[in-house]
Order: sequence, then structure tokens, then C-alpha cells
Amino acid sequence: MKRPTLKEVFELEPDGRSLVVKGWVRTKREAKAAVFLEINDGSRLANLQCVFEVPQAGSALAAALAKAGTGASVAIEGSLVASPASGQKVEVKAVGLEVIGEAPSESYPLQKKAHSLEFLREIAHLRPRTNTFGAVARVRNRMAYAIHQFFQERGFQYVHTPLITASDAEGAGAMFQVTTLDLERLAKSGQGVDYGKDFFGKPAFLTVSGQLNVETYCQALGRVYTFGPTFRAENSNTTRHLSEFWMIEPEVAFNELPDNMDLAEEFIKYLLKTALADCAEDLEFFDQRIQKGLVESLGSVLDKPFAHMTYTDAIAELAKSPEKFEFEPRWGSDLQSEHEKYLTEKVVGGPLIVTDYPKEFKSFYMKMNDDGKTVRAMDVLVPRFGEIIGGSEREERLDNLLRRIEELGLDTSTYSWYLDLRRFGTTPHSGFGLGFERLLLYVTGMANIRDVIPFPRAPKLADF
RNA sequence: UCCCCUGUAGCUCAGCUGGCAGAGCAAGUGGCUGUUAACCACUGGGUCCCUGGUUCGAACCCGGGCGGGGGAGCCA
Repeated sequence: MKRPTLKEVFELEPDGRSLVVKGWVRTKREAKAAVFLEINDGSRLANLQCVFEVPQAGSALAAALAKAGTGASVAIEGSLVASPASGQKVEVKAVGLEVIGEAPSESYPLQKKAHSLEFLREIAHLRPRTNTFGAVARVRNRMAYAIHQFFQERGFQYVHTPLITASDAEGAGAMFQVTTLDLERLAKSGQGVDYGKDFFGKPAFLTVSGQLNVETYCQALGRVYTFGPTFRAENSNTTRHLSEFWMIEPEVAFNELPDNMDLAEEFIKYLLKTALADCAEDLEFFDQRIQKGLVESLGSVLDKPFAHMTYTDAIAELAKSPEKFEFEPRWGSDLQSEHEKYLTEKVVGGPLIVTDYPKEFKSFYMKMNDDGKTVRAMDVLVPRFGEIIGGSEREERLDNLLRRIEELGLDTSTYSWYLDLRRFGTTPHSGFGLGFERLLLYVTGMANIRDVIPFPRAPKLADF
């Protein structure tokens, strides 16, 4: 493509070359000697300043400049020169302006001023035009790419697990049902539901995790990962939950829990390092406007190894702390958010991996320890945020897995194919899940998960 | 699902004990200036979320509803 993005323009020599740039007007300032138009095309955070000599009244240029208000899309013709004023290295000495699409100031919702994130959430179709959401989108893109890079560089195969599943017992949480049955007619008829007539011939749902499916490819390809959308119908209304979110789930054959912990640590560090190196401008913006100290906080994670602690030790650590917790830490109760934050922020002052939780509040597929009470689970906790990764070594012994399924009153027949993985050539194997949007919250310092996904879905929220 | 806070101009908010609807920013106009979160002056701009009630009188008090935010649980 001939026309450079603004990001590319900023890297050119200001040698007076002529060019055409296109983008959206962010701000216009009119002075006696010149009119300054700053445009942005989303390729990076910085705006490009285009300087027009004050045109003759009544000229075509004067008319175009009058229409080029905040939000208008424009094409600008001129030459790239070094800027005589401080604030930018280069600028466009503009001679031509075409207003492609106006954005009338009386009706265009975005103004030349700061807007609250709450307000911008209500105009999700326009918010990517702001500095904050542009930066979030660029970081999101870079992290998605980095995830593939990390795994591909290490010999992992990308596996596409299904979004629709006929098993309603994947372990975690409420599911969205998928049906082609006419619900209104069914309701009026007063009849029961005959799932034999439904599309799949039985109840079907949107997946809550690709893990069980990806384990099958793990037991063939060795190192695999998924990266796709996941759905949870939980009625949870917090800054950390979405009904539709993206999840990364690596799974590695022959890996035991310590290998899994190492992989998670290496993964997180790789992503943070990439963000700091390749999204420096955007992260600096977040540091200044969203979360003071962000860049330093992310950088500090790279320096030292993640701390490790068993659940039992974590409880002991909490019990001896002078901190007053709302929920008293007690062996047998799950760690609360306040506990997790205390451990990672106050006790270790950095990322912390807690392992070996009581089986009662972990999934059926996690490997039982010899004590018969705890399982080979791990949660990665980070400062400012809490749990960012949950994973485990899986139970690879058929007898143990069957026993757990029965203990929990689950239906063995539903898991026949999953159990086959233990019947034929079973291996120790481990994996974890990383919520992509949670990673983005951590990396950007944004506070609400609804602001790091383009179109958030949550209870009573499916606009746009 | 539970707890708390909140709904007033385009945006962010103030509005006392119930007594004529306010500010800053944005916008428009003029001025000034190689400006850059530009600056100065003036101007326009309101279903005080909806609904029912109390009252001579409600943005304000009470009931109901709807929306937004934060926290908890659940979890990634």
C-alpha cells in the first residue's frame, strides 16, 4: 500500500517529501499565522500535527477547514517537515484538505475533552476513537499475537476446540443453552421439551472451557494450546467477569505440576516483556492517565522468580498475619480475594503461585495428592489483581479419576471419551487457563474488564 | 444473587432546613497567539431518569419502577 499509516509517517525523515495522510481529526487550533489540525488513524497513540497557512476567506480550503472539526475523517496533502516548535519532531506542512466525512459538533458525542469510562461504555461503537480505547485495542492485539508467538516458538500446536458442546458437565459454572426449538410455541403448548427434536438431538450448550477437548490432542501432539472465546452464564456482576471472554489454555503431555508452574511463569514474563518493549507508548499513557507506576510494576515482575507456596502454607501465613480479614482464613475454606491480594502484595511483594488446594473446591479432573485431601492445583496470583491463572496437573490414573467422578455424583458415561485417554497410553499431563481480558487488565492497569474487550457481554448487557 | 453508592445542561458535577436551575469543561461567536489539555471575553443550551404520593410549594421528603457505578460470592 502506498499511503503510509501515521505510525509509519512518524518514522520517515522530515525531508520535505510530499505525501497524503488520512485519518480522523482529534483537535483543531486556529492561530493568526496557521491552523493546526491534529489527526490520528489508530496506528499509534500520537497524533500527527498538520499545519495550514491561514486560507483566504471564502476559499475552498477555508470551507474545508471549517468542516474539519473533532471526529471528522480527512485526507491531507502536504509535505513532511521537521517541526519548528516543541511537542513533535515532524509535522505536515499541509496544502490540501478534503473532509471525507463530517462529525457535526452538536451531535458527535466525543468532545475535545476527557470523558469518563462509564460514559464511553455507553458508546462502545465510538470509544475506540479515544486515546484510552485505542491504546487498549493495540495492546490487546499485540498480546494476542504474542500468545501465539510464545507457544509456536516452543513447539506448541494450536488446536481449535469446539464452541458448542453437548456435555453440560465440563465442570465450571452455568452454561448458555443452544437450541433451535421454538421456545415461544413450546411455552404456549404446555408440553415438555423433546430434545430429540432439537438441532443436535440432545441438549447443547456453549463451551465453558476447551480443556477437556484439548486434552485429547495433548495426548497425541504433546504440546498444545487453545485460544478462543468461552462462555459463562453466571449471574456475576463484577469488574473481573464477562459472560463471553477469551481464554488461553495450554496443555502439555508428560508435564507435572512443577513444569506447569514454570511454563506459567515463563509465559507471563514473556507477555509482559513483549508489552513493555512493543507497546511502550501505550503503556506510558496508561501509566500517566490510568494507573500510576504501571510500567515499573510490570517491569519488576521480570526481575525475580515467582514465589511458590502450598495452600496449607498460605493459610498458615494468613493466620499469623496481623491483618483483619473480613473472612477468617481457615484450612478447608477457599482463599478469598482479600486473602489473595494480601499474600501477593504484602507477603511476597510479587507474583505468587499457590498449589495443592483441598479437593473440595477444585475440579474433578485434578490429580489427587498422596494425602488424599489435596490436589495438584495451582493458582497464579499477581499484585493489584489476584488470580490471573488457574491450572493443575490432571489425574491420569483411571481408577482415581473414576472415583472422583462418582464421588461428585457426575455421570461417568458423559466422560467416556475423556476416560479413554486414561485407558490408552495415559501420561501425566498438566495445563492451565489464562483469561485473556484479565491479562489485559493487569497489563494496561484498566480497572473494569468491560473496558478491555471491544464489545462486552455481561448479565443484561449485550448491546452493540 | 446479596450489600453499598448514584441518576440535575453534550460531558463531569454542585445545589443548605422544601421557596425563581448553577459551575467547570465542551459547543457557537469575537479577540489573541507556531499553537499543542492553548489562552481571554461573550452567547446559546434543562422532561432535574420515570411514576405515584406528602405539601400552599418538590431537583430536594416518602413508595414503586428503570438505568449507572463499586464491593462480595462464583470464577479465568
